[in-house]
Amino acid sequence: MTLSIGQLAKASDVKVPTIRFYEEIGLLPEPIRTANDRRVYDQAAVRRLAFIRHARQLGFSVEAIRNLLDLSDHPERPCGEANLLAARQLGDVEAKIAQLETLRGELRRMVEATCDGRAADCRVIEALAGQAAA
Amino acid sequence: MTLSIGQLAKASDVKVPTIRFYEEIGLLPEPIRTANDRRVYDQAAVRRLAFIRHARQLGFSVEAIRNLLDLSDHPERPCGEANLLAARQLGDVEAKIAQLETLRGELRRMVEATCDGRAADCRVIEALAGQAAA
DNA sequence: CTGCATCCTCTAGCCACTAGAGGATCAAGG
DNA sequence: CCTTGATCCTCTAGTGGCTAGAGGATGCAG
Repeated sequence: MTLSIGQLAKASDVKVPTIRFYEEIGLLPEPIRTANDRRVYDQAAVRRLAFIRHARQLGFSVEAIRNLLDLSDHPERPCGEANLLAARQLGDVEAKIAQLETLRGELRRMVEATCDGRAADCRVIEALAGQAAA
Repeated sequence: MTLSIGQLAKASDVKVPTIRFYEEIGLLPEPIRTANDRRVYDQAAVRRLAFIRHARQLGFSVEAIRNLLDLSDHPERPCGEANLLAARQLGDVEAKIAQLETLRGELRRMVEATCDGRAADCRVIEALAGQAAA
């Protein structure tokens, strides 16, 4: 069962131009073509694209995904690197959450102080204008 | 007390090329120049840049900041828009946090399942390869 | 056989910067 | 006075991860 690029796009929930883009940057191998130059994919492509999509959703960079794919293409290699990448990614995510929670606090204060007056008295603007490093 | 662009950069903790960039996109007004074409800033520029920097740190887009600056430039206008922008930003941040928390859970599972074997058995890769929408 | 969906390539655009080339000018030390 | 090194200027191009659109060829359904 082979698929056109459009079918692959539907099957994997990745847009057609994005698939071509992934091919261009080497995340997806160049597929075979029909006589009329149309790309033809197989189930392996579906799996690989699902892998990429999932990793992207988890916030892995394309570079990290390249490494992970490389690993999964060479199953005989030790997987220490994959563990490392995942741990690093987890650290990044935790840092990002912490940072966003700080921002949330500040934004909440701004929003709670909602005023109905003029910009001159607006707490939101005041909060932003205030000597920053609060 | 006037400042060169480099001094403004230090005073506001915004890099020199970024200041020029903000000028180019109209967030900062074009400053006066010396006879030799060097930009000269005043304290108002420091305040405006602090405003921008703070808002950027809070994740406001340049477009949103443009609106906020516009409001603070016209203090007689009602500040409903500022409230709206802040509320929207808060919503965005909260959504982002929720999403990242989901990712964190998944990454934690991946990291906890660390294996010492080969990539073939690696849980990290398995977790990413698995039929995505877990 | 007609018409519209899908495919192809290619270029350009998005956001918010960052980096570097290539050159002019300034301030301090010898 | 002269040199050295920091800073300034403009301009172009690159980053990441796509997205949009032009302009044209092909496939498939009614």
